Amino acid sequence: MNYWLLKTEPSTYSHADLVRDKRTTWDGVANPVALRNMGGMTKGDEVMIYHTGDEKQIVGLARVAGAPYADPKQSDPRMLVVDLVPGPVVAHPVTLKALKADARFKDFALVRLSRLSVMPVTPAQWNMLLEMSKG
DNA sequence: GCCAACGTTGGC
DNA sequence: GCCAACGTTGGC
Repeated sequence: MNYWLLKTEPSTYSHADLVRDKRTTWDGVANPVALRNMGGMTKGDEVMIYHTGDEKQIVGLARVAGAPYADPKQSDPRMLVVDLVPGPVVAHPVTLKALKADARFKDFALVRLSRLSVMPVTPAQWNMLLEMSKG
């Protein structure tokens, strides 16, 4: 069981879209570090979905539905995608502002590497984020 | 709208 | 293979 955070621009694809769709293929990841992270995903891993842009907050959960695989729409085999199924919307979104203000997250990739779209979350971070998301 | 912090591209 | 120039992301 691993934990991850995925970023998305909600006007492109939001957590609400995932809830509506019941399942989606998470594609469009091109950054080598993000792809490397995605390659470490396994079925059943838990995911938090973060909205960029105007929101800048963790809004909901999801789960990895299967092992990552090469994007059939791309000729480059390094371009991976992964299927996700939705989890619940969080009661209280966890904002980037809150994480930046919290010394426990000073080394968290979301804070340190603003352009990284797929990143691991440690169990300790995950538990802290879950607590914060309960308000 | 700006720009910091990246990543990518292409000429050499 | 380097690296200058350019492009992109995403927070501010």
